[in-house]
Amino acid sequence: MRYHRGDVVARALDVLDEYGLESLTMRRLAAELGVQPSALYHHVPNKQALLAAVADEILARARRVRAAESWDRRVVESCTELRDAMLAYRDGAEVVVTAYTFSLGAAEPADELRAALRDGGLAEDLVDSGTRAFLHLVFGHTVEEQTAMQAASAGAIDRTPDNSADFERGIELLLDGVRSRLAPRGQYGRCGTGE
Amino acid sequence: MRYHRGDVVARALDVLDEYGLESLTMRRLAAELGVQPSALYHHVPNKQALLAAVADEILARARRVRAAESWDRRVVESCTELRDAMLAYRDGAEVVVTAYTFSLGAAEPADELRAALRDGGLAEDLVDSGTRAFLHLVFGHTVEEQTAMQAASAGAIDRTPDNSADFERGIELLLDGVRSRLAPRGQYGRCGTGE
DNA sequence: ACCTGAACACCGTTCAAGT
DNA sequence: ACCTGAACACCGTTCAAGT
Repeated sequence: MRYHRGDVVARALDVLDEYGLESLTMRRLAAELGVQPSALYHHVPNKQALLAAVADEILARARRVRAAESWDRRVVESCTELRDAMLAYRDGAEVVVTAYTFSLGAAEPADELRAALRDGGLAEDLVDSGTRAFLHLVFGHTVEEQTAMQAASAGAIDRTPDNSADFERGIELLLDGVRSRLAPRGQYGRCGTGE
Repeated sequence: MRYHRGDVVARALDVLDEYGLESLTMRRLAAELGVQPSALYHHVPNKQALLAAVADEILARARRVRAAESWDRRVVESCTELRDAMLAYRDGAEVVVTAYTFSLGAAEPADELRAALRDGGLAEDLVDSGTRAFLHLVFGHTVEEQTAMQAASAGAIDRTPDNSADFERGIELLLDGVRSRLAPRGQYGRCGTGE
């Protein structure tokens, strides 16, 4: 049976979701495909590249077109979609964040956030910093949340805090920071009202 | 030559700083101490615990007493101290963040942030979310910055962006979000002025 | 209490050779 | 183009035994 790169990546995502990141080894994946470990290197240069491809796949499967809405709703929706994408697979957050850290992915979510902040009228020298700040919030929160969830389901902890409320509060807090930079002089009433 | 736990942790930090996280293996550390790998398990239950102890050591060495100042300056200083602590050792950010993710450390920086936000008068149901948001911003930014720095010094990239300015902008943006929640009704002028 | 010696059950990656 | 077989250079961890 002969495979192509896409088969290998898809199977890697299956193994990740079912057995977790620590079980996603080149040898294990090869066995799952009924192939020698060395065969994988025909489809992928190394494990890091494989994991980057898996991260891309996780994000691609959650991709939706954004309806034309207000800039701040688009920010919130981009963040929520990113979080949902990572939570959809076991250890998905860890995999996506690691790939992002080594500049190997998550470019699209960043572009979407950047565009929304620009449309909102944020000063150009703050757009990049703001984009990164939202990404770090989403990444940090989601990794923490997923780790806690998995620790709970493994029986290490028995209480899961209300994570999605915490996530939304963090995003809204930062969003208010952005709004405070937009308020034109003399029109102060909007700061903190969120709309 | 007989060692104690503190010697092992200190030597682990040396190895981390000099050769990086991927070289900090139990076997390598044992060789560095002139001892068999199995001897390490007399001082530390496993590698994860060792890394958590190293993370604690990284944070402890940067610990300063905070002068009594305004709440928002204390927030900024806590974030800056945390960042500086992680940047002081090779792969320090990665190690500290990983330990934090598994609830194995970084409790003190969190406590300091929480106290500052409370003193600032942030609503009690926002204090925890706000604390986490600042931590995620600091962690995310610093890991990204340190990875980029090390990639640059390894010759992979030749241009390092102005990271500390980006860090400060992110923190200030979130801080403005917090401030916008504090402004009492009818006193709007402060939103976005930052002081 | 602290350490050795030896083993167990794994890793990622390379490379000549096959079809 | 895709894969096998075999090897290289490693891992973390356990455990009986030594002092």
